[in-house]
Amino acid sequence: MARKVRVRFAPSPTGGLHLGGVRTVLYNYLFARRHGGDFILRIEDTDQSRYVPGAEQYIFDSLAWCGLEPDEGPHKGGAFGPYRQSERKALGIYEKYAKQLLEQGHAYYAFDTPEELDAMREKYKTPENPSPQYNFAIRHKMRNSLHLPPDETQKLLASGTPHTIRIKLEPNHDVHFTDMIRGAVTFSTNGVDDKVLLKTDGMPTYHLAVVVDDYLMQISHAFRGEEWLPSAPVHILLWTWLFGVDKMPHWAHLPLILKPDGHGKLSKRDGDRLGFPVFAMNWTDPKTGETATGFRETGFLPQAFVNLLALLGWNDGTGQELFTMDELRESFSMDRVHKGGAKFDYEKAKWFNHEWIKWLPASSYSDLVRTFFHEQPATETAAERELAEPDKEKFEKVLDLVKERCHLLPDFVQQAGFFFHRPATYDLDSIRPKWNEAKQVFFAELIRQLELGTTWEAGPLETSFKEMAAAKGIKAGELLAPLRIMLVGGKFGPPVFEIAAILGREETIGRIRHVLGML
RNA sequence: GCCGCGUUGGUCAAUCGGUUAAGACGCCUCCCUUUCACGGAGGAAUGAGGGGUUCGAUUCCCCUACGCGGUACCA
Repeated sequence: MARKVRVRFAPSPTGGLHLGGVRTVLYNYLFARRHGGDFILRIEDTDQSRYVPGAEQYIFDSLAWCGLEPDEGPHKGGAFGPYRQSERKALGIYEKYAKQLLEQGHAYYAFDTPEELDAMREKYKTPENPSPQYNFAIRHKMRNSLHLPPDETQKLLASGTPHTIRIKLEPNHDVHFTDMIRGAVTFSTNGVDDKVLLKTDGMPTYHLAVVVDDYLMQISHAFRGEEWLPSAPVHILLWTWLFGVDKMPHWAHLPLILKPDGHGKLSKRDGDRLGFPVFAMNWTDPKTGETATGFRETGFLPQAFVNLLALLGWNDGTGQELFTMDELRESFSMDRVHKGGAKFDYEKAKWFNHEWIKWLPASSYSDLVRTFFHEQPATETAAERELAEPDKEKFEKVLDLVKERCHLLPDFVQQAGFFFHRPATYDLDSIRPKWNEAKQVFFAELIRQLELGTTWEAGPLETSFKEMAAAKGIKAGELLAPLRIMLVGGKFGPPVFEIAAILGREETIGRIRHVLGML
């Protein structure tokens, strides 16, 4: 019987969560949901020096925003806690397994100081081998329990000499494993060094912690970025020695998300440089005070963000690009994830957002849009206030009317702002060249007619406007442009009579009169 | 340097030996629209190079080139 699917996302709380991280979460989450499994969040805070306060909370918030909340985790609890590795370390969990490895002869004590390690790398560095490794070839030249006399080792340990525990890799041994995305993969132990398993401070390194915790938390599938592929043999070996490969999770190494230009992994810096967000939400580094903008604050809908991330390295083979979370849960499969990395394309990302804005009813994101409407001109009269603070229904009606013009949520400010306050500027230069006495008279009469009219709807408004133009012998087209600029301020926006209909009689007349006075 | 993983238009990509090599983004043209968009119809643009295997290779194998990742008491 197949065991229950359990997957985990295991970030270290060192900063904001970027695109690649969220996508890893997403693939984990989708896989879990697809197979009726559990999605676990585990915090890998084993590096004290890189710990950033607030980063953990930021991760929770980001996942919540994306709708990718874990079933188990530090805040959620669960039967396999604690879910922070620092807390697990305090329980002696990792030390126990490090000792087991020591007894099995698969690990050893190493007393080398950081300075000694540097010296070693310097000493053995050659043009052919620019980065010498602490491995079978040189470990017998270092200070470790492998070649120190047993009593010397005991003495060092007894005196509390700082030490690490390293894995002992035998040379010329091929490690094979299957990757769900790449198929059969082979590494020779010759290429990897004797990784530190337990650090001087007693904390495990990633290598030990990931294996121990995946075992203890009964993880069935381990998905992580491609950058982990080279150290996979260490993890496989640890699994075989500690728990047996039959209990080992299935592996999948996800392709990287690359810079849009040039090459290499996408980083926060690329976003700054090229002008697009890289993090899920705004992230302010507590040390430098520097803020990196997030997709949320840039005006992305979480649905669009998830959608575009899902398609960055995966597709269902049908050509479909727009997916709801439910559809993704239904069709996602790891074997359709690509092997090669994908360059991030911000234009395409905005297209996804545009599609989602058009697709969803404004009511589902009007509250979000409101948050972008903060900086409005001061309102004075009661009428202005009423205009500036539309009720929910009117607000959403306006958003639905203009949404096809908006790629990002803040675009609504530009596209719909004139519904809620008079334009700050008018594109009079587009009117003046063709402005004349006849038009002046037309609009003056238009005002009178609008004041008398009984109905106030787009259709009748347009009909009477055109009839009036015909009666005056003026082409409607010559009058439409000025009218639009009077109401909107510029040459953009929905059909002008629909705007007038929403603006209302009083405001429409007011704006015409206002601009008329300027001409 | 070494080890590993990759390589279809500018970008995301379909294809699981036989296709006029899909589709999407972006770009260009036209239509619709007396604005801006949406929408619609077109267009330019792709198998890194070289060897094999095969009746037939984008597809399978090898080599080369290129890219990326790793080579930490970081994850």
